[in-house]
Amino acid sequence: MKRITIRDVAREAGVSVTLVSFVMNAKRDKDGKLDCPVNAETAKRVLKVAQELGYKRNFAAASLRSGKSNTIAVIPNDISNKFFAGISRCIEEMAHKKGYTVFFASSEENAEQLASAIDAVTAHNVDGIIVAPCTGGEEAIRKALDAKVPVVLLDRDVETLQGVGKVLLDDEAAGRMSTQLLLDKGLQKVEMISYTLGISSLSERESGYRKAMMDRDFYGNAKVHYTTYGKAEADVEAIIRDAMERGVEAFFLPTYSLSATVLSVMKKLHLRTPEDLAIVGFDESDIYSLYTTTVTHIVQPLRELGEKSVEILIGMIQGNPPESIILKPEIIYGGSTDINK
Amino acid sequence: MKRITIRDVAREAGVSVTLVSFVMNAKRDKDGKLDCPVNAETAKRVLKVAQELGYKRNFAAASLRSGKSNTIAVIPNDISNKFFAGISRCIEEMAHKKGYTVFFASSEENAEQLASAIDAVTAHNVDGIIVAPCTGGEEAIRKALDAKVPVVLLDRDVETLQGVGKVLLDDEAAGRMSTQLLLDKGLQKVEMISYTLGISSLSERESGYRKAMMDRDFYGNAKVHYTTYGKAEADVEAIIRDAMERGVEAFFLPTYSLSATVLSVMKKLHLRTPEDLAIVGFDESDIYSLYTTTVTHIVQPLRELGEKSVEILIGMIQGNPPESIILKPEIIYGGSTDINK
DNA sequence: TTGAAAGCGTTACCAG
DNA sequence: CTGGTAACGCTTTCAA
Repeated sequence: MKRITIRDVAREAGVSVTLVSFVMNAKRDKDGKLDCPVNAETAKRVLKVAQELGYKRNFAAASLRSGKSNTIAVIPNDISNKFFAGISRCIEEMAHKKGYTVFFASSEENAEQLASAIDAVTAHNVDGIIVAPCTGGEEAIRKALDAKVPVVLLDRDVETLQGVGKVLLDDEAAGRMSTQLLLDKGLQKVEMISYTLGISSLSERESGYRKAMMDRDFYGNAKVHYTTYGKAEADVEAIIRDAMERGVEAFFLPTYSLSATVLSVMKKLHLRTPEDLAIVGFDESDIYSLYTTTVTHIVQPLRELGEKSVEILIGMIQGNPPESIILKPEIIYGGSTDINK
Repeated sequence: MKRITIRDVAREAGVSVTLVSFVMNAKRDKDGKLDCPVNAETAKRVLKVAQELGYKRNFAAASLRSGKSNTIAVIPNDISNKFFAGISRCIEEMAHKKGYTVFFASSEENAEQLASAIDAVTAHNVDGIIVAPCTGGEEAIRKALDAKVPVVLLDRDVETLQGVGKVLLDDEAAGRMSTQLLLDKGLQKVEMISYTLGISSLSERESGYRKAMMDRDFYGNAKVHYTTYGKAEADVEAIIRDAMERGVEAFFLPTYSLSATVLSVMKKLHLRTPEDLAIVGFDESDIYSLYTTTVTHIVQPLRELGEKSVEILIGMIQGNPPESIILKPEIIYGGSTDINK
């Protein structure tokens, strides 16, 4: 089962390897015509022979020679996270459609791992990288940029990074919308729980929350609690117990995991929503429709986030300047905010 | 920012490129010694220079020459599916640890896409493939095998495929355990809802269900309903309405999506578990702990599934014979089966 | 223990 | 429009 090379095709078709290379790389324009300086007849013959012989381009060779590999890398913090799993799928789909194959590597929210992942994929000559940067990941990303590998930041911004593409959610709007919805219901004591991750998406959501509180002159009531991924369950329980005593009426939860944790704690403490505590959660999950009371939540346009990041990255690979795009969140109403005070 | 090659390192270290190549490929044995025919001093110097110059191996060149790429491909049916997302993460982790970078491509439960994904990754000279085969995917997998690319089947078996590694769940045991648990509670009218996907995992789970029903002489009550991914919501509602009229006492749901759908329908119809209907679900999800009543469910050893598949695949890449391994499921008790009749 | 040199399959360059 | 040929950076004989 010897591998068929471009040379075999050339010999069989009675042309030079150059011709074959031209034909194999030619993209069809809208008329279905190959846009390359090759006689249409010849091209057709080459294509036919290649087909018959079962020729497959050896990307390693092409990559070695041309520096392009037709691969991109996607580096989320954790692929098992529902949000990134959904996006990754869209990214893969779109990339495949554009002729790219995609590498995946998780950073696990860890700068060292991110650096190691970037090292690995750049050693494989990826043409571009889509990354959700974790705290401290800036340096690793800069190294990729130095090596002239285009980078698109997904979901999280790093303002000090120049020359990168960006596909972000309007996180401030998400925070603002959620908070306003709660305030519109006549609730006044609205608080928030967040992580100490130091990533832009969380701080922007917080900023939206704060601004909404300020706009309605409830800034005195604004309070943001912080926890960490590992300790969330315990911390949240303490936060909620305390909140109930202080008469807090609602919480805005800026991530899915926090939303799930809060629901879990509320269930444990036999607290009902919205009577005891109104809730606005984040991201999509079956939970929001299956919980005792359905839950109001922010949804991100996953498909658009994924597709746009691929489009922008491929644009950059082809020499276009980096683009930034900020997408709007949506809010899905549920019973957890169905209250009027 | 020219790329540092092996030649630069050689020149700088005052040795030949051969030496550098030897050193860069040498694996350290347990003593931390490099197992290559190179003077220890020289090796150390080479390593130091490489470090200083920031040398990174160009995998494209290495791959072209050696035929090995240090990449593997993972092709689940859908990466956004929670089960595969969890596994993928473990696979990536383990592969990275072993020095492999991983390609991802979804088959979308579609044989053509699977073939196209396999084509794409083999063109990139992947050293091996981990795949969850969809119906009709056999031919595509066989092509990979013909091209001498080692393949590990994950989650789903294809019995007619020779020479592949396998990492499967003991699906029959899962079906049996779930059913027995329900029967042990004194329930007799236990039914099952499944998909018409034609994949081994589902048929094995069904077989386990049937055997358990037979063992207890309730085979007359055994009934399996079928639906498809797209129509599940409507079908399940009809199935459950009908089941309630017929006095069905329990359902075994062999996938997460079916479990979620059933819970959703039950909520809609104001049916309680376990009073109206006892339930055993599948796979992990926050839903099972957050639903009004907690839900008994089967959990698969994700980490082990992921790690084993990488280990077996890399073994095969190194020339070991294909291994098969069948892992045991666990059952987590919840309120949805907390009943005695 | 070391080094020279021959490719691996493509693409890029230059000539016709 | 077409073809010859030199790289790309590495691994792999083979010889010293």
